[in-house]
Amino acid sequence: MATRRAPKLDKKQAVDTALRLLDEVGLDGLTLRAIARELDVQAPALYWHFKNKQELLDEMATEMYRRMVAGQRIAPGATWQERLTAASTGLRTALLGYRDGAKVYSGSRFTGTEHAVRLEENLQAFVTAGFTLPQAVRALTTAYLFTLGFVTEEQGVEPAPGERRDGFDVTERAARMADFPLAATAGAELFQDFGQGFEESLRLLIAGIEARYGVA
Amino acid sequence: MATRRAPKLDKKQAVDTALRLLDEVGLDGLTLRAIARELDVQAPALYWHFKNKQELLDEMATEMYRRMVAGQRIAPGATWQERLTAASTGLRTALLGYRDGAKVYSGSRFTGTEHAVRLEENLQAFVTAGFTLPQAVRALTTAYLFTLGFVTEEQGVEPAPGERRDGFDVTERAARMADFPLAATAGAELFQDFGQGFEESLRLLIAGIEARYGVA
DNA sequence: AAATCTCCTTAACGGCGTTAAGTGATACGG
DNA sequence: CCGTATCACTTAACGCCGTTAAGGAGATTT
Repeated sequence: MATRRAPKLDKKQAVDTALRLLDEVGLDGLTLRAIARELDVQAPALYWHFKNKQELLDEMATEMYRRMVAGQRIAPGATWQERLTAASTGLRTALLGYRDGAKVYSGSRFTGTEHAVRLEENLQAFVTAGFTLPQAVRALTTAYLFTLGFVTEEQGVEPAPGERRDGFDVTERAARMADFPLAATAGAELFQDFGQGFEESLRLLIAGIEARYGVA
Repeated sequence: MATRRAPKLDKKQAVDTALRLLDEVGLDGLTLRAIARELDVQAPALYWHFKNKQELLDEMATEMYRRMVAGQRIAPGATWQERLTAASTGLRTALLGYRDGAKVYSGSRFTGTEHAVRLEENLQAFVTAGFTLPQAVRALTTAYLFTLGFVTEEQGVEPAPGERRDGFDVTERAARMADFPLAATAGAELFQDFGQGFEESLRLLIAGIEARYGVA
């Protein structure tokens, strides 16, 4: 009674391969045929494991989240400020870890309920810190959605770390904007040092939560 | 000397038609052939006016912005808080005005420099109110990117006002989340009353700007 | 009248997501 | 030990996509 020969393909491996390929070819190049080729399989084989391409993308987003959570260690005694900052910068780093990461991620939905573990933890920590549940939800959601918007824009300008999309050379942009001096200067502020800008925005948000919800 | 026969197609009309069609068929259904059909023209004709589909989408995003600005009247004596709120809720309303509005908008880039007029105005107002330029940029950008993230998520759950994507029935979601009581309750908070949630987030942000930059 | 320019048409290319049908290996019921 | 069912794939094909090539009709210029 030999066990059934292992299938060529399993879900986990397909998702891992797709994520690796994403970095090489970007979202536009991430076709089912290309993924299949990488897995040494014909494209329709993927339909045995995923009901369609979106379901594969959903699994990819879920796996991105899983890896992010696995890579985050939050100190047990962390303040809510530290927790919110860690969650947000962690999400940004995770999304920046893949070409078009933000687009893939925010165009998809988690499968299962695994993701709720960390969410529950975060909400719990906030409630313990003195927030009402609606306040906790609002605070965390605001940071979360800001981060998604931020990285989407960031990757629109800088698809992969280092390379820059056309029309976003900072000095050339400043020239085009000559009639709008403040906006021209703003360009440099906006399109350089994304990391610093991101952290400053988080500080703004945290200051607002402290002020408005009275939890310091 | 009769004037040259008017061309069947002009850029402005093509963009308007594409935006109207977007509402009917969504971004996935917005193909060049469908747009061309609506314009009573063959698909390749569009390549006379646009270098490729992305350029048409860029023009669509620019037109969305143009209409948004045209529809906004800011009181001359408005405070920076009112201005930031008006800009953000105005952007949200504008994006919600089109099916997949946020995706189209944030996947595209403005053509020309027309958009800088309003940006310059806003920066000017903030500087006059006592902000440094980097502070003004940070404040406005944070609100802007949060809004993009928010509406992207909102339209992911509710593609068109009223209709809801699968898996986002609020009570059904709560059932799936039974093991995570806070997260389950959070769902109701998150996926209902988007408008109220949005405004509360803005208030958080404004409170943070006041607190951190000391401009009340 | 010839040449040119403008703006569109027809035809076609390669590639896409997806479906239908078939096929060989493995497990299981008699 | 054999037939049948099930699993996990392959091959073939469909309709559609963005885009390019080539051409042509009409207005304008020479």
